[in-house]
Amino acid sequence: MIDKNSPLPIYYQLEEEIKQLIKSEQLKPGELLPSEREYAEKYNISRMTVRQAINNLASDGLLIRQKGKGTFIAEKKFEQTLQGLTSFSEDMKARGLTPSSKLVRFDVIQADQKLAEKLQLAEGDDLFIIHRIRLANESPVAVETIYTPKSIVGDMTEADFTPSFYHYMEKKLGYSIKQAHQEMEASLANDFEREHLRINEGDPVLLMERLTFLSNDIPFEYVKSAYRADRYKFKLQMPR
Amino acid sequence: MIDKNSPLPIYYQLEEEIKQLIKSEQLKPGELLPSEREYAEKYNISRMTVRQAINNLASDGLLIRQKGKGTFIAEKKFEQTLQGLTSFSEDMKARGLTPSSKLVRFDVIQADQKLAEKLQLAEGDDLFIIHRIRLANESPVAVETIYTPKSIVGDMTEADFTPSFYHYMEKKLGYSIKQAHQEMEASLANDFEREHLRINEGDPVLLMERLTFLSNDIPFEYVKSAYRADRYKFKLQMPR
DNA sequence: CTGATACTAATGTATAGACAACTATATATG
DNA sequence: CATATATAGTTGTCTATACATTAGTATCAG
Repeated sequence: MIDKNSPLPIYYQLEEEIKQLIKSEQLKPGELLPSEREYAEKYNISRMTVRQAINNLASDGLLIRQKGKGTFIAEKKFEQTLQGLTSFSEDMKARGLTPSSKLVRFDVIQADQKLAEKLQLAEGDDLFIIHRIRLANESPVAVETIYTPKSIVGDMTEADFTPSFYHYMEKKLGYSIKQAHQEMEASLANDFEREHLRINEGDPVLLMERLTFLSNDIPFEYVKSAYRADRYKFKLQMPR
Repeated sequence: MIDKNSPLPIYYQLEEEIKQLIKSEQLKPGELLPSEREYAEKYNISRMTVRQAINNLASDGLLIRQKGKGTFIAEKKFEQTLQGLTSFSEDMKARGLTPSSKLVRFDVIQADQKLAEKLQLAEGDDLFIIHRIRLANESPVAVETIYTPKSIVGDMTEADFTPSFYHYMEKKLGYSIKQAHQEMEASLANDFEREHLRINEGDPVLLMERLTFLSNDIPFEYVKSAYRADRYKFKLQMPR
């Protein structure tokens, strides 16, 4: 398990081992992790080295330390999945609804100045534009336009990003999504939104704009969405 | 600076000192922090203790460690200050605007069923209601209603929560704010909002609802706000 | 039975030291 | 002059140890 001659730091190897045990459910949420001393003796390493591994996992939220009691595997809460960046389909599933979508447009276009700047590309670079109506339980909730560089996603067909573009990025292409900058504001629906969301003139919408980054801090997605105000409320958990 | 007889851990005291130096701009972004050995010798403490302080600040993003070179003060990005839970006044300052407010109502009321449930109180318990118009550079941006239990904040006067209720909670009462559950949606302004925000019938507003928790997971604040859609955009950074 | 006390085991804090890995600079060598 | 080479200084990793603090349990006294 732990190889003292490995170039990888011991604390890192231990982190990976514990992560693996949690992932494979040999350690389940709520259960007690072996104590620091046990790990130190088992692998014949210093307790401080064990602490370094456990502290890292605790600050990642995977473990919960309790003085005098021990270290426990964290519960993966429902809120925890809602917390943080989610795609439309993940979001809807978390709310107990069935997501689907109706594709309006799927093309390759050339980046204009604004899109090139947002996505850190040169003007004229190839972009996919994915324009779709988002439904929950067959009823329209949002219109969404995604711009994503062809240089990152390569050749892509409609089947690839249906139902979830994030799923394709992560599971099929193996990218790791790190974080997003998101903006939200209220507005009145324009003609296009009104038509596709089946709402009336003067009805409000929640506008969302998001720039999403891979783990190497390269932006791979710029999305603009408009949500029906009467059917969608954005919920999040924020730490201080 | 460092008091070895203080009940506060040494590493924590050092963290606070470095934070203070950054805040007061005696250490500016990009500058080199004194080395670990320097701190250890200066205060006659162990280098490992210094490391604990510096590591904590580095994982908070305040410092950036570079092997072989040293530890540097991080650039404070605009987004970094916006990340996480902020009060209206903090939010506006981060945008370079001057926040102020006009108090509309400040009373003690009795919790109804809904408020009691949200704030984990009994029906009829005393609550402060703080109702104010929020201005940025003298111009109205939002109307805000805060409900907070008298049992937590005790006696409170208008001066206490002006300009910032969070500042009073944290700096004066010594509470630690942990996190909030927040919801955002779009709507049309009602009569009251239109009057105070000086907007017209049919104009949209961004509605925000927030339940804020102390470090012991007790809710201390329930806020409802309505922001002028043309003057306010909610920005946040979200990790995956 | 109840309550105080002692004990055990866990994490938290802190020390002193060693060597590794990396960066930058100064110095010697061709 | 250009290129190795040494050197100093930094953070990174790791050890072994000590005592503090907290939680839970066991034990004993009343």
